[in-house]
Amino acid sequence: MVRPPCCEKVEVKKGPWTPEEDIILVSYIQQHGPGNWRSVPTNTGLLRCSKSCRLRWTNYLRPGIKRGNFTQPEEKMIIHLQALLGNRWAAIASYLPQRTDNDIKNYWNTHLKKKLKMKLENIINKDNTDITEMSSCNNNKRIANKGQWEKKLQTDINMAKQALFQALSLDQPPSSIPPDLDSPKPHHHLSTTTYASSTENISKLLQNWTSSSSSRPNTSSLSNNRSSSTGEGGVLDHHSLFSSNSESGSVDEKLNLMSDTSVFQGESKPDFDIEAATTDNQGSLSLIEKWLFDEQGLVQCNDDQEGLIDVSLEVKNNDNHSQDLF
DNA sequence: AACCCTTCCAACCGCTCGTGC
DNA sequence: AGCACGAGCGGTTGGAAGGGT
Repeated sequence: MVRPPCCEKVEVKKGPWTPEEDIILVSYIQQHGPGNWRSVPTNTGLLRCSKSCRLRWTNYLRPGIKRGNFTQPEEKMIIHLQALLGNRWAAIASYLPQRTDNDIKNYWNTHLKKKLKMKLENIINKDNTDITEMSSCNNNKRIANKGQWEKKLQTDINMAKQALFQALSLDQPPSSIPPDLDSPKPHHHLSTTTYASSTENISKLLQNWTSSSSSRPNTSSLSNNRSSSTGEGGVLDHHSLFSSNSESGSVDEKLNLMSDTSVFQGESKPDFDIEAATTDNQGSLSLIEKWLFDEQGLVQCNDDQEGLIDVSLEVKNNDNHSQDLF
């Protein structure tokens, strides 16, 4: 069924929001609470469509939003969750309540993809070197089995790599070694345009309201209503993903889910046996896992990161599949 | 200074899902 | 069951800003 646009009527303003519009919207939400977006433009006189109002609120005006550069723990959390959940940004955002799904999505597309691509290149190159060395060593010992052994080993490695790429949703195997993964260049227009700072001010205006309003809607639920409709908020996506280890084929389903939501969408997917890969990919995947959690890993850093939910522990407690995946 | 290219992100668009009738 | 509608999600885009020549 073809639906008319939500804002076909009258002249609807598009483009960047002005501080005046923000104030009007914030004032209205202060009085009525978020929701019933359809009525917001009518009641406020804003020449914006309901979707635009909702987006403006959820992405910028609602209290508790953290703007600016992502911290390293946040970064690793996103990478980890993206591998687990795919491009389900709202579900991912539910683990970082201070960040919006839009922010996370943008950050993934503009920063993390590149970073991971580079990091993986490092790992793969190292992996290939190891394989070559192992192969030559093996030749001396098992000449009779050489052909079969090498073939199987290479197949296993290839499958493991493919699984890794798919799990991390990379476009394709990269071809250059990264300079420095852990020292991202500062964002060149940082997070604060002239107007961004005024939205911060608007958010500050809301602080009294939020602190005094116990019935304030859950901020994470704002961006995860859909997930919660199938369970318990965004977390459910996670739980459901890992709560069925007794089901036959569950690992395959989960990996397929990840591949379905990955950047392989619309591209020719790698031709490999994913079931076999799940049993063979531990080596390469564990390297990424190690990178994700060592040094300033999530578990340690969560203590310092307000609003960062400890997904890693949750995963480990919930199911062994996460272990299987990595 | 002027132009071009790249990067980034706020906002939009199209689609799906959930709900009520 | 089928339709209409509101809400939310993820992909995409427009344009501003920075960097290079």
